[in-house]
Amino acid sequence: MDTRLDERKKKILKAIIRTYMETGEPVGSRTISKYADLNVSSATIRNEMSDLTDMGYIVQPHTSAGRIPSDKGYRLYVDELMKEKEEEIAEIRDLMIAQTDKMDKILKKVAKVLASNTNYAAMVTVPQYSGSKVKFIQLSRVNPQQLVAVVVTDNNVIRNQIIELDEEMDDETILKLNLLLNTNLNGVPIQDINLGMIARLKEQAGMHSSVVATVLDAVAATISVDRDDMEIYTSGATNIFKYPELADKSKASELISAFEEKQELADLVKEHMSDSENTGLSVYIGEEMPIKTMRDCSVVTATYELGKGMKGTIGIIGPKRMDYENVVDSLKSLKVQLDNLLKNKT
Amino acid sequence: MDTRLDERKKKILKAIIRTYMETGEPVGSRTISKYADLNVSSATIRNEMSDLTDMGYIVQPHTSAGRIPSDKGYRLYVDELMKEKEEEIAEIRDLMIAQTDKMDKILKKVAKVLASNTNYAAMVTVPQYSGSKVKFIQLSRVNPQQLVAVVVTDNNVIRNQIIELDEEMDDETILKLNLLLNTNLNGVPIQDINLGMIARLKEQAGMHSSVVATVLDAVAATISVDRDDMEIYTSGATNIFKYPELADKSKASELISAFEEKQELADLVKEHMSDSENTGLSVYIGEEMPIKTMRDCSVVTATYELGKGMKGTIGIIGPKRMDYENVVDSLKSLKVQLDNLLKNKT
DNA sequence: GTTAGCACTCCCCTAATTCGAGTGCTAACA
DNA sequence: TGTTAGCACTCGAATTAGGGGAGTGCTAAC
Repeated sequence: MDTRLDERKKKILKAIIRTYMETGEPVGSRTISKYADLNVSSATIRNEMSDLTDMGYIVQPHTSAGRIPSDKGYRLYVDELMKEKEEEIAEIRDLMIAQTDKMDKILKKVAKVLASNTNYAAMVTVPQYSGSKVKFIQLSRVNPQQLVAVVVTDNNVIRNQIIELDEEMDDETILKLNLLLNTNLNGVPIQDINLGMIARLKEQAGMHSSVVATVLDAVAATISVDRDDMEIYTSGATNIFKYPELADKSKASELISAFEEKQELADLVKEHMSDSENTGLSVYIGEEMPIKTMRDCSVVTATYELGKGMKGTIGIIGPKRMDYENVVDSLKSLKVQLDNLLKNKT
Repeated sequence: MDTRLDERKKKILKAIIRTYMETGEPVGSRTISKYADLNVSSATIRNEMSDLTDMGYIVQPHTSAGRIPSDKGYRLYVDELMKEKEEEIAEIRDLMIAQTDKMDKILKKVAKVLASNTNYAAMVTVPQYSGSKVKFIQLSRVNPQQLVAVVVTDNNVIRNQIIELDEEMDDETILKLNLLLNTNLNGVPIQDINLGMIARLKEQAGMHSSVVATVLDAVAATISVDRDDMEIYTSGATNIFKYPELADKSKASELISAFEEKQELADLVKEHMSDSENTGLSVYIGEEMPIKTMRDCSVVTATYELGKGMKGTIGIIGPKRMDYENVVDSLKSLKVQLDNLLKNKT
């Protein structure tokens, strides 16, 4: 049997998927035969559908029910779709501006907008500072027993920490440390700052005082990004109740838990970001999904990139009969939304 | 009719509530008659239950079903309970330490612990800095066009912001501003820092340069707490699926949405914190609840207070047949959990 | 290759039935 | 007067039975 699909089979598959998306119910041959640009009778459709079932693109929940698309069917549909839409998404990557100050609020808003636009659940990760560099470091004395360390990176992210001292530190030492830190760390990408580097700094400091060591360690901790603690904002988790096939209690409960916990989502995103050089769109359908509790869903993720190597991910989680086209369009409209959001700030 | 309850009626009511908490199903006279320290037949119980129904402490979902406690019944039960337990909670207030650095993580954990201990949904608000004072302010130049403002309060909360400048600012001006800020704002409670004060500072600065004005405004913004943006961490929202009376789709969806959005929760907490001088426990039962979507629930909130006037709220949201005793105990055990958490950090 | 026709399948919906927990009432008893 | 046993009655929940109908697969004709 030819594994290749002729034009008509494709059209029929597309019609099945589209109809199923709308109704959420198995679609029969008669429904499809009425489809606009397909002037054949239901019997013909039945024959074709039988073929499509054999090839695995659609399945029958039970004899004498209509057909619903299989994961494989969705996959074909999405792949065809992507061909047309891929380039449109490319723009999203470059549109976000590093206004990291109120970033969390903006991202929360983004998640909300996405969720309400699409009627699916949405998630947005805080961009990871991959490749950003140290621009400015300063230690200041708050009181005799406390320093505050402030680090600014070249994408204007501020990190800081209070350092409690066991013994006092004189002004001269602080000055010296500031100089040392700035001359050695300025312009250094933060992921290059590791224990070895800190050890070398300690040596250069030429002092064996434990206070200095403490301070340097604290500074290192301040700078270094805890890779595990990826923040994720979600919204619209309850949208899943709109899709009966996801909304039964046990499934819904698991799904929403997964959303609430975010840990698994974070893992997914991490994998997605590291696994491929892919900065565009990915779609996980059903069994392709690494998160078990989401095997009944589809997930569309898009990587975005702010200036200077900050990467984040936007994702939509919905039922397999997700309206993939609409999702893609929403990601586009998101661009507009973001533009507005960022414009409304100084 | 006497509105007062005799000892036996109380016992029966208590038994009904306890049994209903466990099973979640209307409880009948026979069940209660088997209750340990109550040696009467089911017929007698029926008579008493009939009385209790008339008095409004319990209701019958339909004729020939058992009885379930009414809001009024729960209220009585809780009030009785509180008498015994009130003092035990008082301790919680003073137990949290202002380790505000990793505060968000701790609070997230707290929410999680509470949720899993109680099997209800939990929420924790970030403490509001009411009454904390400015301890340290510093402006530093990051590059010719950028300053970074760092403010430390006396409970070691750091706030900071990058200030973009239209024109350069010389070192001398920065030094002058730092001096001005510290001499004028040190020790001042942050809620006292308002526009008038900033205006006076601008005057004192003795310069009419718009740059100075910009910087001062930015500093003010950095310091001032946006009262509306109360952060709330929630956990265990999906626990509501464990209680059939809350788990039907529309209710569950609304409830979880309310949890996700947090806005209404924030309003509730705000009201609760301002409305009374009450720093202990409050319990909202059913119709007493200001949030409409939560009218089928009960909510237990407790205010905690960190050193130096930072107040936050912990809350448990569950079904009306919530195990109030257990919740109270959990709040106690929370104290231990927190102690450990805080000890494990330097 | 397409189509009409037809028997057959199997889920879904509704109605009817049964089942049983629980009540309210009455009458008898201490 | 309060307590208890007994009993008829009620009403929701669970079960069963039976159309109804959408949809299929197959066959035969075009």
